[in-house]
Amino acid sequence: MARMRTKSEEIEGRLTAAALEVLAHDGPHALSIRRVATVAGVAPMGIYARFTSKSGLIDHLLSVGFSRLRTALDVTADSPHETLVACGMAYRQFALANPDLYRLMFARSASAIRHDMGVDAVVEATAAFGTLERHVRALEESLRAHAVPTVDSAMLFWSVVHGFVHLELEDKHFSDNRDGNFDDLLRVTVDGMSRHIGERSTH
Amino acid sequence: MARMRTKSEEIEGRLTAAALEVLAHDGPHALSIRRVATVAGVAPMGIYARFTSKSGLIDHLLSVGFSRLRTALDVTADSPHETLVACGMAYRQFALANPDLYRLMFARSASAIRHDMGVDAVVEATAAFGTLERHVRALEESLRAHAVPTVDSAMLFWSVVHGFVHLELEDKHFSDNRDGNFDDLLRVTVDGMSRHIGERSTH
DNA sequence: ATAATTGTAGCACATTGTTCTATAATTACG
DNA sequence: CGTAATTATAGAACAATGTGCTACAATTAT
Repeated sequence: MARMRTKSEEIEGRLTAAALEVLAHDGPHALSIRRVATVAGVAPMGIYARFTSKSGLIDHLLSVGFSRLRTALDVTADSPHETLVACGMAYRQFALANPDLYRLMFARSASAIRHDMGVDAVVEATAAFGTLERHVRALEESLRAHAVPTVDSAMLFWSVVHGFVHLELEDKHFSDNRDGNFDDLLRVTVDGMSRHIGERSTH
Repeated sequence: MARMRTKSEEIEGRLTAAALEVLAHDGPHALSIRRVATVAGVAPMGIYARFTSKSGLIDHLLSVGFSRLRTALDVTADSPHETLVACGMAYRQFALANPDLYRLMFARSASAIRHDMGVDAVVEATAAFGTLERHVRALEESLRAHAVPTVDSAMLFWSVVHGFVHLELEDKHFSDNRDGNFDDLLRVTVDGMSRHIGERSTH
């Protein structure tokens, strides 16, 4: 029986797809070198050849995750205000649709592996954040007000949305009616941001 | 050389203290059965006798963590508004002072161990949340308005504060001036909450 | 003081990330 | 196209991990 060998150019794609599948289907604890390699139909060593280590593979998953998040956040609505709200909705949908991936993207360690983000992942995460900044800038311009640095307002928005979604994913949401709560959260936040952006400097 | 044996009543306390110390000092990857046992001066099997498994030990750490968080959040200031702001500040201080413990409290898995929260941890987490609710209720009463369920407003506040702090801990805070940003976040949030609480029902 | 409980030491097993080897299949080049 | 360089594969191996078992001894309870 002849030994099969995966075509070189296929390896990275198959490993990435397999890792995402294992993560989504069986959770982070199932994301082992041998398991991913088996699902990908590739030898375990292939992971080391392509990604150096398990951390390297995970880092690549983070890149893919943030890239997809950026795409998901690239929405448009009738007004800058509504666009920000729609962006928040899209953010939550992404997280709920990819819970384990989202957790991985925002946790320093799943499994015993420490995975500080590598360069690629940081670039993708920054790009995703850039989409938020773009939406916030549109709001600023519609208000003709810039009392607050764009990056600060964007961080505020990100904090709010991430906080809600993360607590929801971690089963730390103590109220039912999560959809309604998220609506309220977005409304209060975007309203508050608008007001804050329009304020005269307070110091 | 006579074999030493830890007094029974000391075991749980020593293991807990050792685990917290290892976690704070060397991070979650160092939190192994053998390591904790060694630092505690206890046999590895002692962990299984007291906590059933590693998950049991971690669950106990979560209980302790949420208990401490509740204590930290039990602050008072001149007004309900200021008390909520002070509570947010105290929340962030707790997280920054205990980063790895905080991460553990809000992540389903560190190390390969899945640790859904056990009963004790849920009770403590609920109690900590109850402190938030108490502060929110005081705000409602000072406003003589109850347009929004208390639990929903408390969840909003928790989402906001947790989101900021968590992104900060995970190195996902893209702005410098974090202290200032957190101030603004709290101000915008508590103002927005107050307005929201005072609103006439919109449906 | 005697008996029951329970912590201890040590071995053992499966699973994990990682590395090394020889081998064979693919890829690149002349 | 045929030869040479690359590189994927299988399998063994190692250390560290969580977990379980056993014989034994120290503490606790009666």
